[in-house]
Amino acid sequence: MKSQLQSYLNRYATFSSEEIDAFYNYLTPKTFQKKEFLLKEGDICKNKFFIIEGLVRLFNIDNKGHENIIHFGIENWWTTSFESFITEKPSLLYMQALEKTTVLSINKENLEKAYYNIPKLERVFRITTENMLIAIERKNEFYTKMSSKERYDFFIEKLPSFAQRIPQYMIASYLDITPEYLSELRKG
Amino acid sequence: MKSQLQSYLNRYATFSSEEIDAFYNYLTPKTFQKKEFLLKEGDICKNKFFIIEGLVRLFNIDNKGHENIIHFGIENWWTTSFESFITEKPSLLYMQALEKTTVLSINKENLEKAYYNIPKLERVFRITTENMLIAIERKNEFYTKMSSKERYDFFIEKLPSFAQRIPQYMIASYLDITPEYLSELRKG
DNA sequence: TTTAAAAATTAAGATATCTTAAGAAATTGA
DNA sequence: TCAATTTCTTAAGATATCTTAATTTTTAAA
Repeated sequence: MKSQLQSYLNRYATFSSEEIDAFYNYLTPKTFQKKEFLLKEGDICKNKFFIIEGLVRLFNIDNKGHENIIHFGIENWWTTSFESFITEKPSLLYMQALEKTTVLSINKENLEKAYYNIPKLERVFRITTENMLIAIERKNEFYTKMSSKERYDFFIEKLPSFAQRIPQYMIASYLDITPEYLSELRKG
Repeated sequence: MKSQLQSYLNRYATFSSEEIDAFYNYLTPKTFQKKEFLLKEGDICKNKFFIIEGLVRLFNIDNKGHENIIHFGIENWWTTSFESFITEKPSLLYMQALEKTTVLSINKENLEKAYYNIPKLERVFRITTENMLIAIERKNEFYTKMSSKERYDFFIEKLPSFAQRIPQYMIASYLDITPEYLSELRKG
C-alpha cells in the first residue's frame, strides 16, 4: 500500500522516502465489505479516503426516495464528501462500497498536520482538487450538451471496463436517467 | 488593487507585505469593457483571472447554437477555463465580461514561479479550488433535486442582488431552462 | 427624442423523459 | 441446486419542458 501511495504522490512532486513514511503514518488503512457504508447522510465526514483497491459510489437520496449517484471512486483516487469534510457540517451524501474496498483514510486534523510538516502535500492536493474539478466540469458539460441516449452511448464507449463493474441501474442514476427509460433506450 | 488582493490572500494564510509584493509583480491588471471576451472557444486559456471588480460569465455554445452558462464570476473570485488552463489545450468555453470588469491576470509560467517562490500560495489555491468544487457540487445537487421552477425560486431567493445584475435569459441559461419556459414559470 | 437593438412574453403544438406497475431474467447465498 | 434477492425489461399513460414564431416591452444608441 505504501508503494502505491508513493508512486501516486510522486506524480505530483518529488518526495523523499522519509516524507512518504511521515505521511503514511498519518493514514489509517481500512477495508470495507461490499455494500458497507463509508459515510451516511447526517454524519460529519471526517475523512478523506485514498482508494487502494475497490470501487465506491457517492450519492444522495432525494425527497422522492430516489438515489442520485454523484460520482464513483476507484483505485488511486481521493474521495470524500468535500462540503462536509471542509465545513465540518453533516453530510447530505452517502458513500458506499460497491466492491470490497481498501482505503487509506486521513482525518482533518492529521491532514492539517501533514500539510504543516510536508508542505509539498499542499501541491498534491491542490492539483488533485483541480483534476477533480476538471472531471466534474467535463461531466457537467456533456450533461448539458447531450440527450440521455447520447450520454449513455458516450459513457459506454469511453469507459467500457468501468461500466462492467457497475449495475446498469447505477449507470442510469449517474447519468440522470430512470432505469426504465435507460432500458428503453438500449432496446432501440 | 493590491490591498484587495492582500486581504483576499490573508483569508487563507499569513503573508508578509514582501510576499504580497512579490506575488503582485507576477500579476497584470487589465480592464475589459462590457461584452468584451476574456477568452473564446478555441483559444488556449493562458491565464487565471482574479476579479477586482465586475462580472463575467463562462459559457459554451452547443451544436444547436445555444449558449449554456456554466458559471458567473464576481469580485474576489478567481476564474479561468480550468481544463484549458491546466491541459493547455484549446478551450471549449467562452468567457465574457457582462459589466466593465477589472481583473488581475496571471499566466501559467508566472503562477508556477509564484508557487515556487511563495509556497504558501499552493495552500491558497488548494483552498480556493476546494471552495469552487463545493460550489459546483452544490449547484449539481440542487439541479438533480429540484424542478425548473424550484431552481429559479431558489436562485432568486438566495442571490437577489446577484440576480439583478444579470438579464433574465442568462439566469435561465445558467439554470438550464429555456428563456420562454422561464417566462412561463414566472407568470404562474 | 426617436430609432434600433436587446430582452421578455405569449401561445400552440411537439417530444423527451418519467411514473407506475407488473413480470422476466440474472445473480447470490444457503 | 433451489430459493431469495437483485437487476432488468415492457408498456401505457402522464407531464415537464422545449420549439417555433410572432408580439410586446425595455434598454441603449444616435
